[in-house]
Parts: sequence; structure tokens; C-alpha cells
Amino acid sequence: MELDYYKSMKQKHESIIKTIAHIPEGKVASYGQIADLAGLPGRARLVGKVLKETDVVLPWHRILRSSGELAFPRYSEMATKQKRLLEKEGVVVNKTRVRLADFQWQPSMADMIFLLEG
DNA sequence: CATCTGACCTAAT
DNA sequence: GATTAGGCCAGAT
Repeated sequence: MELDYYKSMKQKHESIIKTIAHIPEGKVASYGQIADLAGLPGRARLVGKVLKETDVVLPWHRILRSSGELAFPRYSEMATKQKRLLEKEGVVVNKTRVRLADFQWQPSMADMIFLLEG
């Protein structure tokens, strides 16, 4: 895997976007998990930045903090929206948190291979 | 060039 | 659980 410092910013963004797009419906992932899968260990912050800036349509609502908390301020407009989108696909949100043990995405070998290509 | 900011994370307390 | 400290680093100031 070609990772981190061998990648240009553009490549990093592409890896992150590709990874996020691969999160299945009804599952969630943390910023750090996405960074790891994208070959960018320790770059959780970059995932947030890309998500915030990109125009690409992505399942942004499936990204949570490592604690399972929604990524936005409690009861903010965005948090409410995220909660609604998650519940619509079967993810249980207690107040402002999801039980990762129940809904975190566990990438299959096929997922890993797909993410490694390109 | 220096500092600050931030859809974050882990480890330690 | 909560808090603190340190890590991360591109882009804005």
C-alpha cells in the first residue's frame, strides 16, 4: 500500500473519498478508521477536513467519532439530520450516540482489496 | 515566517 | 464516565 507521505494531497483526498464511499448502508465508521483504511494512519483530522470540503456526494452521516458520538454539537441542526439519516437505514442512535459494537463497519477481505487498488 | 484552527485520536489519570 | 496532554498537519490569518 502506498501510504501517507508518498501520496500527494490530491491522492490522499481520493483515498479518503473512495473509502468513505465504500461504507455499507446500515453501518458506521470512525474518522480514524477511515484514515487507517485509506492508508493514512493517524490522519483522522484530514478525514474531517476532506468531508467538510469535498463536493462529492458521500454517506457522510455514517462517520462518527471513535466514541460513537455524532460528529456535531449535540442537538445541532447537523446532528439532528445525521441522526435521522442513520435511523432511516436501521442504525440505532441513543440520544447522540451509536453503539459501535453493534453497528461499526467490519471491512471484508474483498473490501480491503478494493480499497488497495487505486 | 509564526500562530491559530479544527466533522479527530489515543493514552493516562 | 470525564479531563488532560500530546499527537496529527493543511490551510487560513
